[in-house]
Amino acid sequence: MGSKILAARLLQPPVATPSKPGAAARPDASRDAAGEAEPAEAADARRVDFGPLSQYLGYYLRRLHEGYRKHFISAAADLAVQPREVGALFVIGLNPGLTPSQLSAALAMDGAQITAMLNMFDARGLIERRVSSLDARSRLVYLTAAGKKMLQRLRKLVGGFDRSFVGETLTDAEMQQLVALLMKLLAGVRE
Amino acid sequence: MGSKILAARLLQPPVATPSKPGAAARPDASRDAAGEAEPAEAADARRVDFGPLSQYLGYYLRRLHEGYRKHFISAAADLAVQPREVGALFVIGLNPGLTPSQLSAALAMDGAQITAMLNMFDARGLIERRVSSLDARSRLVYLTAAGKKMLQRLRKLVGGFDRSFVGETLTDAEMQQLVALLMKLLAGVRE
DNA sequence: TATTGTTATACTCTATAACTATA
DNA sequence: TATAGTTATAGAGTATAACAATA
Repeated sequence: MGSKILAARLLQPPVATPSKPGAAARPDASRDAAGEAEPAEAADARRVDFGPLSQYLGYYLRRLHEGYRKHFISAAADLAVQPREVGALFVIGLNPGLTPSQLSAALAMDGAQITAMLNMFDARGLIERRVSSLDARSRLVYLTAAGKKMLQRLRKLVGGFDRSFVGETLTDAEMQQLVALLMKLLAGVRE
Repeated sequence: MGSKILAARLLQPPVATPSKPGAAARPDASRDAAGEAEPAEAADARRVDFGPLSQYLGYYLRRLHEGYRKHFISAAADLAVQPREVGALFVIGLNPGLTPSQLSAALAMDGAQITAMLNMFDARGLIERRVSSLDARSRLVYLTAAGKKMLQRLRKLVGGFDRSFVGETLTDAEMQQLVALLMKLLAGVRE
């Protein structure tokens, strides 16, 4: 479709106060009744009303989650890793000998996802799985030397990443506040 | 895999201060060297170290986005709608006569997604597309009577939804603060 | 030639069910 | 029989390329 310029002009984040710029109050009812509205060409002059949704968490979580993922993937292009894989490598590196079950719980990914990811790490030579001596059903997961090297590179990348994502939009204090609120919410939320 | 109880015991949200409970300091190095770690059975006694990741936005955005989606889908089970579809219906209802291109920009979904969603709404009788009288390539999207009825039902559902997701975890003030920060971040973030 | 909407296709993330090998 | 890990498969969400109709 490729209407990037249009997208930039349209109300990017929904306005908190729908009808602030008094001049352009939308004549909803009349347009609704008439049945025929502005043409596409008038688009960039038009503001989109998000109504009550502008106050809701879901919209922001979706947009920001996606934006964060994309930003991360492009920032880590040379390492070819994705955000959740970085999380997994950190957890594996910091907690050697975790089982896939434990990784599943810690990372909030189900068993099948963990296996698929571990298979991929394995194929890239980043981890190894050893059979537990205490329960032959269990596997213990460790970083290989290559995995540890990768983790070191990720540490550097990840160090300034949130700042590079946030840019100048939030101050350090606001970022900390945001993380604190998200952390508190995640800790208490009913799944 | 089904280790729900285990999951609840494992460090649910990553701790901000990795080694707070001084007693159970993990002997990382020795275990790493030995190569053999605790068995799976010792899992619930074990805390997982997330390291620097506990401070990063990405983890929280992923977890909370998923949690929100699931909560919403179960809450809206009888209406059979998903969060982003609700957003779309609100935007269509509040801005009658938008084109798919405009919806694409407003909802941050590409053209193919918009078409697929509109096809689905169409099949359910919720919207109609009219050819623009000014540009025969453009379609103008409107809610049908059934679509408007659906929107009214969604209004009620959505009214208390964030509160039901957040539960008692955050106060009203904290929720407002969180939304304000997310809004500010989304407005300023580089894509 | 460029643009709107559409279709077809693919890739990622997530989830479920079935299988194996141990217990 | 129950559990840990695995495999296969399917479903959403997102993205790309190609196409038809129109400009």
